[in-house]
Amino acid sequence: MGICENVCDCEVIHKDKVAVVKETMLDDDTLLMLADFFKILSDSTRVKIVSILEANELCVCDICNVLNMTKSAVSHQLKNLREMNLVKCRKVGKEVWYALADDHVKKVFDVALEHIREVERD
Amino acid sequence: MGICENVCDCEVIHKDKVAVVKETMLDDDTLLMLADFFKILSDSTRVKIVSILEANELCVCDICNVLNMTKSAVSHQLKNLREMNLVKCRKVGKEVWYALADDHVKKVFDVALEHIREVERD
DNA sequence: TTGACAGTTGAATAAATGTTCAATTATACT
DNA sequence: AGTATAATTGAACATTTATTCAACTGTCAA
Repeated sequence: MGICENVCDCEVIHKDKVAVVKETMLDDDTLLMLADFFKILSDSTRVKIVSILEANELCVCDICNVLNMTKSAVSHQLKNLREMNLVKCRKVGKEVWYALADDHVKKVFDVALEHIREVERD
Repeated sequence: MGICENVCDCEVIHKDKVAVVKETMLDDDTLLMLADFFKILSDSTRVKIVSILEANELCVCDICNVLNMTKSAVSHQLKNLREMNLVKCRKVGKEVWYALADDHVKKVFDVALEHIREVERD
């Protein structure tokens, strides 16, 4: 027991437990990368884009029409998805075709979807 | 082909494809719930809390000490996690013990972690 | 009942973020 | 060259959101 040695405003109640958790927890970098990964899927526009790209390769105009959004708004979000390596694109003439970058995204997406649906049932 | 019938500023380039995608895509409610689910994991403080609760039941002060954060900040985030049913808590005397609500969260978390680590290797 | 402490809460502030708007790039066609 | 169109981009604006601060609740013990 005793006052916390850090900047937090707590006393250390279970000192041993806290020490063990601190030693075994994931490193900060990994946890930040995880948060960033989830952040990219935390916007409904981006989730929609990922969702429809799971089964289709689409150009920007197609995505705009499906989502009923402007090219600018969609393009900004595609840039975010690209920078996080969730989607890839290839240029064909004036069009740019987008697809999911790999299967990991699909896997995370599907597990989350499963979770949502099980929670819905309760 | 032709000008988009909706409010978007695009022409419909691949009309048939767009129609099929619109019909087969997940409904809006589900996609919003997915975004909300990911949103709760998109903050580094909340990711850290989920991460350390995967292996331990901890009281609020313990969490504060591990994360080096104030009780208020942690409590606010615990409330968010509680409201999204990611964590559960039980009161024992003056202390409140927190734990993960179920295994789904752990599953999503671990798949995402796997993804992060595979991306790191490239 | 009084004091101490674990935890919660609402309001305020500061930072992050999504969409719009206007301008720009790149490609195709005449 | 000149025009039209697919797509991108930067800045501005509006909204969301995380932490801080201060006040508060509930429980325990003297």
